[in-house]
Amino acid sequence: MAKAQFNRDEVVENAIRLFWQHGYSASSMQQVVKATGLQPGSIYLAFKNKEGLFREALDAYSDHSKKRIKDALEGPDGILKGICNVLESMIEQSTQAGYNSCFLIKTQLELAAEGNTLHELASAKLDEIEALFRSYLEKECEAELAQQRAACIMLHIFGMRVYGYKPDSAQRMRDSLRLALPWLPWE
Amino acid sequence: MAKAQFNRDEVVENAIRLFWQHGYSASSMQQVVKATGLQPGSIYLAFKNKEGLFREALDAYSDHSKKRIKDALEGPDGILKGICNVLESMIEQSTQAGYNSCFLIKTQLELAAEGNTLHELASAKLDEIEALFRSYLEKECEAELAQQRAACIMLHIFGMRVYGYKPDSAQRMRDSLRLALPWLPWE
DNA sequence: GATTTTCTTGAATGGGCATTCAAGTATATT
DNA sequence: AATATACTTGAATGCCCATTCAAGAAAATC
Repeated sequence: MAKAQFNRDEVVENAIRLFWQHGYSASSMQQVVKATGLQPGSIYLAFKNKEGLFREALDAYSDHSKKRIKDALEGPDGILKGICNVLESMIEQSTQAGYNSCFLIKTQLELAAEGNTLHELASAKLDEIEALFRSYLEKECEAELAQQRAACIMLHIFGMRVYGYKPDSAQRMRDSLRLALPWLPWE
Repeated sequence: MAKAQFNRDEVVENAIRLFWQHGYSASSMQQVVKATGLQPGSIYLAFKNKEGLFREALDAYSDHSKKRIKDALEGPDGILKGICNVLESMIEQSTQAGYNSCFLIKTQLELAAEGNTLHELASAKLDEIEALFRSYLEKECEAELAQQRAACIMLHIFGMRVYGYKPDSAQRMRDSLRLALPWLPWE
């Protein structure tokens, strides 16, 4: 084989950072070359094209998100308190410099033109996250209630991912969550 | 003067439709030429450049939105029921073919890179809408509570503008709103 | 009716875009 | 050592981008 191969995971992580910040259209392949350290030919051999790399970045981001949620809900605090922890960590993220919302949500809104496969991929990934919440909630309550509560959580996550751009919004989001999701153990 | 001038409002409306659907980066000036019927020279004389036209489109969209909210809250049903009507009409929008979220929210997410003036413009417009809700709510309750409730409404609007892409989400959003905003007269 | 002003026209410009590919290089195989 | 395989290199390609501007045409002014 040729000179030591590049680290695929590392490249995808760098692509996530770039695409997450600037979006699909505003990220040029020249920026991708800079961000990943790869040459055009290597990128196109490994990922086929810009869309292929973007798709893989979206996949990896979604996997990370799902893992973080699973870890929280399976943690020592239990499922319901775990949900509180997930929501609170999203609020904290929004207070940090360079806050960038959620890669999946940004993609869904940017590429919403009908039939766009990247839009549909992002939607599917968000659905998977909702299903994750639902499956855990079904251990705590009946199926129909679990489904409604999972939808309500997603609705609030989406809201926070946009409202988080507003300065000093953290406390107001905390208050809203406590009122809107009284069935969670906020204490 | 020269041959009959173009209708500025009409041009801006067409620009709104294009930018709202495809976003800033993915809308080319050639598409703008097609959508508005103007020639490049006329566009650049009237709006300076792509950003100038986009800014004016954002302004006009924001004005429409604020007017629709004002009309609803000053309507015969009263302020609180008027808020219910606004939220319900957003749910109905999301069920229609070609649903496109909200132009202000899409812009805020797409152009979130630090210091982007269009991102800041969109944020300011969304703030104005929150202030609108707050000013009306202050007629119904004390100032601090009005502020918290206005924030909560915005959080839910943002959430619905994203969750609305999910098929068959309307009923679930209705249920979530009734649980999360029990101080509104849903009846 | 001549001149100035105001707006429109649309081809031209240069730059940046996604993508390609012939050539190069290091490892594996024989 | 020779050959084949696997990967990297980076300049080159053609297309599309935002923007410009000289030329033209209609109204306003004189």
